[in-house]
Amino acid sequence: MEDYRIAKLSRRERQIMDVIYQHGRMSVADVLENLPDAPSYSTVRALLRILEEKGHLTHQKDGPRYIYRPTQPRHQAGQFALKQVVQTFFDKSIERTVAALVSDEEVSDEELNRLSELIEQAKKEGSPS
Amino acid sequence: MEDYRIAKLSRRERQIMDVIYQHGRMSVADVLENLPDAPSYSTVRALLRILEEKGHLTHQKDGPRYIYRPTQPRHQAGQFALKQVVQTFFDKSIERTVAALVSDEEVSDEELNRLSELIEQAKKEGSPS
DNA sequence: TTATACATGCTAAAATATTAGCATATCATC
DNA sequence: GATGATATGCTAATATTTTAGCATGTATAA
Repeated sequence: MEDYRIAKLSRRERQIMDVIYQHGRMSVADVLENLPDAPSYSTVRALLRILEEKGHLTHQKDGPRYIYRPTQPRHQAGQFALKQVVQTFFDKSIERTVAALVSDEEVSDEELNRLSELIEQAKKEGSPS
Repeated sequence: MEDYRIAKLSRRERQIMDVIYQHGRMSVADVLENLPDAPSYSTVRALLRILEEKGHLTHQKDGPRYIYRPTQPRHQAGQFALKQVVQTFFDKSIERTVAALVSDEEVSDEELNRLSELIEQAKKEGSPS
C-alpha cells in the first residue's frame, strides 16, 4: 500500500478525487457539476491539472475535451480508504466495521443473505479443507 | 447525518481529527507525536485552536495542559466516514464493501465466525419472528 | 522561594491552495 | 469556410492554510 499520498491532498483536490472515483471517467464539466460548493470552471481545470502533475489523474482526449480518470485503480484506492477508516474509527477491527455497516440503515434480508454467503465463501477460501 | 462539515477540513485539520479520533483524548504533545510529517509544536497548537473554534474539538484542562477531544461522538463520525467510502468506492453497496474488508488481509476463521454471528443477529433484529 | 521545564496567548510571516480571466484552439453546423 | 459554442493554455491575483517565535503563565522539585 504505497499510496498514502492521497492523504496529502488539499480539500478541493480530495473532493475532486472522490467525485472521479465515484463516477469513473469524467470531463471537466462533469466534475464541476458534481462538486459541492461548485467553484468556477477555471478552478476545476486548474485543480485537475495539478492532480495530473502529482500523478493522481491522467487524461485522454475525447474530441475537443479532456477526459480524466484516476491512475490508481479504484479497488486499490478503495482498500486504502477503507483501511484508513477501519483504523481511525473502528480500532482496526473488521468486526466492528461490519457491525457499523449493517446497523447503519435498512439492510434488506436479501442483502444480509448475500453477506452470509460472502463470509461462508471467505471461510472456505481461507482454510481449504 | 448533519455533519458534512468534516468534509470541509483542510489537510492538516483532517490529519489531526483522524489522529484524535483514533486515540481519543490527547494533549498537544500527543497529537504532535502521532502526526505524519510532524510540524512544529506551535503549528499543532494553532490548528487545535482553529478546530475548536470551528466546533470540531473541545478541550479541558489537565494540570497545566489542555486535553482535546472530539465534540462529535466517534461512532457517529465513523458512520459518516464509512458511508462516504462506501459511496465513493463501492457503489453504495454494503456487500461490496464487506467483500473488500474480508479479502484485504488475513482474516482469521475466528473473526469470520464472529462476522457470521453478527449477520445472523442482524437478520433476527431486522425481521422479528 | 526560586530555578527549570513545559504549558498557553497572541501576532504576524511564509507557503499553498484556490480562483479568475484573457488568449487561443477545435468541433459542429449552416 | 464562416460562425458560435465550448475546449484548453497560460498568467497572475486573492484567500486560506500552515508555520514560527516571542511573551507570559503554571506546576514541580531542589
